[in-house]
Order: sequence, then structure tokens, then C-alpha cells
Amino acid sequence: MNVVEAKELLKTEGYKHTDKRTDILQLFSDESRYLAAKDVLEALQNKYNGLSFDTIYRNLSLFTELGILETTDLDGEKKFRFSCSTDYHHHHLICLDCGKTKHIHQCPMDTSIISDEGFQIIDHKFEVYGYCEQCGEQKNV
Amino acid sequence: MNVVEAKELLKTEGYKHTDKRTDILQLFSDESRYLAAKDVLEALQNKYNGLSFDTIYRNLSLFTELGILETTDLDGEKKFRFSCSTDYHHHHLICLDCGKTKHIHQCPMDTSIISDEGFQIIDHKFEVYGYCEQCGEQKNV
DNA sequence: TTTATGATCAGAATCATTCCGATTTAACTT
DNA sequence: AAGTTAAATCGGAATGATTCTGATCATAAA
Repeated sequence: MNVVEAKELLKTEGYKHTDKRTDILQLFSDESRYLAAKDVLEALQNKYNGLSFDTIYRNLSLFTELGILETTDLDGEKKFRFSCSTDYHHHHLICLDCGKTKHIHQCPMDTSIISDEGFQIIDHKFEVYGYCEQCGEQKNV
Repeated sequence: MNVVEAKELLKTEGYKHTDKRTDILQLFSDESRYLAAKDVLEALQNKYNGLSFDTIYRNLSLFTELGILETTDLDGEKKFRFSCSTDYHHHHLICLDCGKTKHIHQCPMDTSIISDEGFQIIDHKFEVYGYCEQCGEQKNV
């Protein structure tokens, strides 16, 4: 998934093009990390005076519905990041400082360690938290 | 961990005994599932008229600090359950309907599939979501 | 250019959670 | 048994994230 693909998807799904949508997508494309709604607002509000939280939230959930963004709950707030791809299943290392992520290619569900008759599995979450190289160094100074 | 152990721990740590604390602990002991703060309030407010949210939240976070409860974020709210044990590391199958849990004994971190130099690992989360036997049956009626 | 509908704004409303000052109570002291 | 003290609780206000609403605006199609 990239900005161009995302914009095409929006178009084919009948959503209108707006500069704000483009800029939100571009922001997520530039930053390979999880961002909260307020991070997005802050990043765009110099350019768009009076930008509304509503616009941010509405677009973030639209993009999530369309699979353009993926989301996780981190310390009580929803965070969003660009979907790495629509079909490649993966998990993340997540930096607790800056939200930057790295892929984990192996999935614990692959190894079929979970077998429980009667429990109907719908979804799963595997996340590893810590500090990325840059943030880790800052802490040790 | 059980109610008696939890109460002993509270005592040795210098916290006072109150009926509300006992009842909160008993509730978690009876229900082997994740409960939100409001679930706890609802369960106790017939007995304690005027029970305050503050009391619930204060005790839930105290119990969590002491390792009596463990917590997770589920669809935007904190949920709590009795700690299975202080030293046995485990993960959960979680029912999306009733919050009931089952243990997953294997941990994806055990197999050391995650190796990333420069990323300092602090914590991880592995949860499997779905429907337990009872809730799954209700859905298929 | 006009029009219809989707997008945005601004601010109010909601929901979970935390904070605060006043009051009550458990546990210790005399 | 009564007094003391610090912890616990209450009730309600404050906060922070998120959602809703009615009015206005802008995109895309006619």
C-alpha cells in the first residue's frame, strides 16, 4: 500500500479527493510509525488553519475501514499506521517512545500452538514493545 | 493468587481492610474473565449504595500494582482479571462477548523468533480473540 | 455554471478515567 | 472504651480521547 494506491482505492470506492486526505496519507507514508489523532492534527494544522479533530477522526476511521491504515491501542489511545500491505500478514516491534515499528515476520498462530476445541478464533494480536535504536541511545546518554 | 493471598498481601503492604476491597477481590475470584471498571461498579452497587467510581478505579489500580490483577486494553477500555499467578508466564484466549479467558501456555517469545539488534525489548502482548463455547453457541442458534 | 452529495467546521456531547476537597472509617494508642 | 491518625471513600468536578450534530463549504458530475 502506498499513497497512490490509497488514493485510487478512495476514488474507486466513490470518495472525493481532498487536499487534506492527500496530506494525511502522505504523512503516514513518510512516517513509518504509529501516530495518534492528535499527532496528525499537529502535523497538519499549520497548513490548514482551523483544521477540525472531526476531520482527522473521520478520515482515520475511513482509511482503517478501507484497509489503508492499521490500528492498535497503545496506552489508552488509538494509534494508526500505514498498512504495510493488504495481504502480507505480519506483526510489529513497536517503540514505546516514538511509535516507530519494525516487522516481525513470524506469526505465533502459524505454528498452530493454539488449539482449543470450542473456542472459535476470530483474531489475534502479537506486539513486542521496547525502544528502537535511536530512542534507546538517548535513554543511555 | 486467590482472595486469601491477595488480602494477606494487602495487609503486609500496609493497606487497610475494607469490605469493599474484599468484595472486589471476591468478584474477580468468582469470575474468571476480564471485567471493566463499570462492570465492577454494577456488581457491587446494590450492596453499597452510592459506591463511587473513584473507589473502584483506585482499588483496581492498586491491585494491579501489587500484581493481584492483570490488565489489558480491549476496545478502548481497560479490563482487569485476577492474576493467574505471580510467576507463571502465560497468555490468553479472550472471548469477545463475555471476556472469559483460557490460558495459552506457549509464549511466542520463548521460541526466540524475535531477534533484532538495536531494538531493546521491554514487553510483549499476545492475545487471541474469539468466542468461547457458550457465547459461540448462542451466536449459531 | 449549476447542482447534489460528500467533506469540513466549530462546538457540544459522550465515555472512560482521574483529581480534589470534605467526610468517614480502620487500626493503633492511651 | 474513647481518642488519634492516616488511609479510604464520597460526590462531583475536571480531563482527555473520541463521537455527534447542524450549518457551511467544496468536489465531481450534469
